[in-house]
Amino acid sequence: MRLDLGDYLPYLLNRAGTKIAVSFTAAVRQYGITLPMWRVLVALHYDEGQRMGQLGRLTSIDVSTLTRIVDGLENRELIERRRGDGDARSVRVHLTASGRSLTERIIPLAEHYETVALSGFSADEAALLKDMLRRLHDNMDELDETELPLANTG
Amino acid sequence: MRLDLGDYLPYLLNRAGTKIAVSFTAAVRQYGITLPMWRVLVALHYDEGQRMGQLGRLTSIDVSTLTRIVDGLENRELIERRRGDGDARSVRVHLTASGRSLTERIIPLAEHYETVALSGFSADEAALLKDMLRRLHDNMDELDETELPLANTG
DNA sequence: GACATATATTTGCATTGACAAATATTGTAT
DNA sequence: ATACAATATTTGTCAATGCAAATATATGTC
Repeated sequence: MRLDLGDYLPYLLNRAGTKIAVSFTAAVRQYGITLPMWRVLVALHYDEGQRMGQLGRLTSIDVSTLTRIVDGLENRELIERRRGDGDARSVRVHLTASGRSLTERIIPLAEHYETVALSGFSADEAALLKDMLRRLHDNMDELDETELPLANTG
Repeated sequence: MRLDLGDYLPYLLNRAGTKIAVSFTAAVRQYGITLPMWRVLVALHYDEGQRMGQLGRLTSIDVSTLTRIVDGLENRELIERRRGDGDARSVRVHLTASGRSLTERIIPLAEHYETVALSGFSADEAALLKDMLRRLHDNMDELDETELPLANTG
């Protein structure tokens, strides 16, 4: 009764993801930001003016962690918080001009990494892989909603 | 010039990986261990007596972090370090009987998560996905060996 | 065999991260 | 209007993380 790591999906997923993340962390470092910061910037570039909760879900970052990342980006004037949009509890996060500019300088690098990761993949294969990753995510989403798992204490 | 997150591989990869990781973290917590601890245990169960360096590479955990995770597991007597195997610099990490037993109690749960993640996938699709993830990892490996990337300061 | 270089692991230290509690605001029921 | 639950964000606190330096051993050179 042994788990074959080399054929175990969560392992392969984590391994591939970590590999890209470590590599890209080194790359964005040259622009003076961390990987989580990059994720926030590109998520805002993709969808401007999100609220903290949305942004946390989109980036897979816990909101309490996100608060501090946003603090850091705000201190560097790459983004700004805007309060009071009907609901005064919420905050809208916006890119500043320089935040937008920095993000757009990094995007080509990000695309390059994707290209490298997918080298040897046909366009069809790449599309298929992405689709499967979306299905994976959706499957786990459903799990969260139903099966809140409990230990087998027996 | 905008990066479409919903079709950007590193994003999809991170999102799917994080989702499984968060969910499984909650699950193993009931057994009194963290996700990184689980990764170490299952990596040892898969290949007993690894050295720190190997184990770090296999689990995608930095060795300095790994040292402390191994400390924690050793304190709970789930694993043990054995020194001096020809090369006295190195350490071999072994599961104890109770470490093995704990790991084997969790393996079915781990397999369940994989099954859930892959629900709706045919066996062929699942095999294809895993194969693609291996190719992805190998592609990034080659990048590390060649392209040590520098900022475009221009 | 002493000396420089390489490899394996651990430790120091500052940063990051996550859970839980606190704060602020909104919506709802009475 | 008041009280109570729900939602959005931030803060407190402490453990986890990762880089760089330190330590220990091994290997190669002269």
